[in-house]
Amino acid sequence: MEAADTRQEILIQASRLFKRLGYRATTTREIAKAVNIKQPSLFHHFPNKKAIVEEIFSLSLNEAAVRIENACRTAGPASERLHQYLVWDLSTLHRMPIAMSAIYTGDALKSPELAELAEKLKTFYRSLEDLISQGIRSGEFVDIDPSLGRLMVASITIAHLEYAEEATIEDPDRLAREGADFVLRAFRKT
Amino acid sequence: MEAADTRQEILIQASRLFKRLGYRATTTREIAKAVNIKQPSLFHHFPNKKAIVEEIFSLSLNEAAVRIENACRTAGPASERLHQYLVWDLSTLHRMPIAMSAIYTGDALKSPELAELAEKLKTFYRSLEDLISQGIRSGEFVDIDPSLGRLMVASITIAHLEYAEEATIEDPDRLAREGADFVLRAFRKT
DNA sequence: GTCTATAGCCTGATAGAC
DNA sequence: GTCTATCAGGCTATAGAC
Repeated sequence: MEAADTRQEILIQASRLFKRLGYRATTTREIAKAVNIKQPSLFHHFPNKKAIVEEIFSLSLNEAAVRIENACRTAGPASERLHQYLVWDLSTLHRMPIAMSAIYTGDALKSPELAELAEKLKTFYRSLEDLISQGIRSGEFVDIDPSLGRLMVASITIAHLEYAEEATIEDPDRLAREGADFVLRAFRKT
Repeated sequence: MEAADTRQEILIQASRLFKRLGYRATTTREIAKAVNIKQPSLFHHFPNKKAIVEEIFSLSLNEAAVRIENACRTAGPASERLHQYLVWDLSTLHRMPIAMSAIYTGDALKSPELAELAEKLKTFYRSLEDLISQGIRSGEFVDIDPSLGRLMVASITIAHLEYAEEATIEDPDRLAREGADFVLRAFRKT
């Protein structure tokens, strides 16, 4: 097994465990066991446990942050831009081997040693709230507190990812479209 | 401080910590510190850490399980019964001193020692899925996989509770109604 | 009913052989 | 690059004084 492969496998298995058990409760022994190596071998690939979760967060968040910012600045109806972003986000997440939803949920970001990551996520959330506000101002969306709206979008995304993990998905793009439709129905004025 | 008060305070503080950090990652020292007693004093009120989480789950789930079952068996449109249930659920949860959402989310139920509780929750979820199926069959709801629909309802409930914890809520009933409306818009055919 | 002290186990991380 | 062996510290839970 090459170093790069082992490293990737650590990220995959750790992300699943972080999602299932939380960051603090996941032990390096559990991660190592899932990767099929002994616990001290992890520290050849990562300096410490924190570095593993930091890399997962970066992989999840970096492209999503760029895309949501672009969606905020593009012309056209906010509802269409939100829908387009969600389709991209869900279909990307459905294909990922790493359980990205560990960012949105979980205890990792509440730990003070990971405050820097929490700040990055807040920036992402601000863009999402901005996009929702645009839709409310234009009369497309119901009058909801944008911060509640943002929580709704994030939690619906998590629900979708949990579903995709358990059920076997034959068409990830169709599922992503249906998820985005679900959110937009909830936000749109009837 | 009387025993009953201390016991209640343990449940309140533990539920908040379980929600924030997860069950496994929350230490008895942290709970004791939040209650303002020393760690071994906890074990005068509860035989072990597991007993604390079990009591929180029972308090949260017992009445909700009865109400969702009734909602399944009542006559009338499924959309109205789901809406009514959600208004009750959200307004009850908004008023609770114990952070009940620790049931829906978190790592506790995945731990094998709490498999019995996980079974109870599954029964609750089956009723919720049943109610959603009724709405799909009657043509009121969009054609969604009921197990995905159930995940959506649960995650939107969690998002609402998280919002209610951070923002100061002036009218919990209105917020509960708005949350139920949000869910129903997402489910109803347009 | 709460405390101090502590047992016994598990944790993240290091040292050094191969 | 992975291993065995191990350390220092944190964990749940118990014992026993007050």
